[in-house]
Amino acid sequence: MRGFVERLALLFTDWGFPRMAARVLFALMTAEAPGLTATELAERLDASAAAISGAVRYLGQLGFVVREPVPGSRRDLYRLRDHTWYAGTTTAVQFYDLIISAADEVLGSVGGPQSLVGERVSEMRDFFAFVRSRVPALLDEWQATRQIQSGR
Amino acid sequence: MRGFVERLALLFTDWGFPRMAARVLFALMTAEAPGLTATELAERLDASAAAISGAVRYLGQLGFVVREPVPGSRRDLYRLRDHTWYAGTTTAVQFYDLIISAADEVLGSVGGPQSLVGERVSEMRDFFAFVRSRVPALLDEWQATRQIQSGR
DNA sequence: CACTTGTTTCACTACTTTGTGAAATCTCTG
DNA sequence: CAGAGATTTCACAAAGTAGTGAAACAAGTG
Repeated sequence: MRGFVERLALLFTDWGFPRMAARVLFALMTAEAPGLTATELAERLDASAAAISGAVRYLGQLGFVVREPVPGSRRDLYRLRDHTWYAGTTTAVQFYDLIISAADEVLGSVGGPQSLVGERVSEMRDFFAFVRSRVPALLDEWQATRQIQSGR
Repeated sequence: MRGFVERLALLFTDWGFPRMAARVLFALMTAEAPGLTATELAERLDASAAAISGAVRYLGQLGFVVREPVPGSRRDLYRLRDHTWYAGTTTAVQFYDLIISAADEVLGSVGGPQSLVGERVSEMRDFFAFVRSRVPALLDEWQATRQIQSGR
């Protein structure tokens, strides 16, 4: 099981995910409990408290993880957000927006798809804009599938 | 324009793309000519020939770039492949497959979505499988759009 | 078949990233 | 409001990556 964590973490790392953040993500995923404390994460991943701290902050910013202060206790519980992957996709989409706007700027100074450069850049721009535009519908469809499966 | 190259390259770098490869990609994209030689790339990007060599090899493996030996000349021309982004997506999909199969293995030993762990892992698995399954249709749709626009 | 030009390989350097340990900070408990 | 457990911050060490220069290698040209 620990192997699963490392394996998936490695995959995500190749994708630009910080290594420890990826490990924490999958450690939470494979936890029998609903959430884990920073200390528990440190033990399981055999990492320092500091490394965990940085990782959960990162994951929090991306919306993968929520922190839940446990009332009457000093330790906070970190939990995967519901619909983790759904939320993650939403974040990823911002990347597309950045590409699109960068391309738009260039097209402004190059003058549209007349030149070779304009043609290439606008194809890229259009491609990302196209994919990006389809994402919301895709996520909706996914949501719908889920609800049917869970019988609600 | 050089700024555009650096800016987009940086974006892609955040996404796990090797930096020089990203630079080369966008240098080719913003070239007035159909392709560039290794030497030209080195000049424009102000990098060593060695760095260019590694980058174009990488891009070649990913299918972003083709190398065209120029007949009667010692220098090879590197060109962006047509439908660059379309092809790139195809490559990216393999990443999904790896996740899916890793998840499947775990589910085998955890026994489906009965436990908390099983539930989380199978949600992830299903999500990636869902998105992955929609990609081909999405790309088809994109192709269709293109053909209409270019009037063929 | 030597010469010249263009590309690749390889050992090494510089840099960035990752993670640690120790100290500081925070917050609940008594 | 002092004490204890938990988390965060910070300076630094270790590791991994990217890029360079020089040498090897290929391929045209005279």
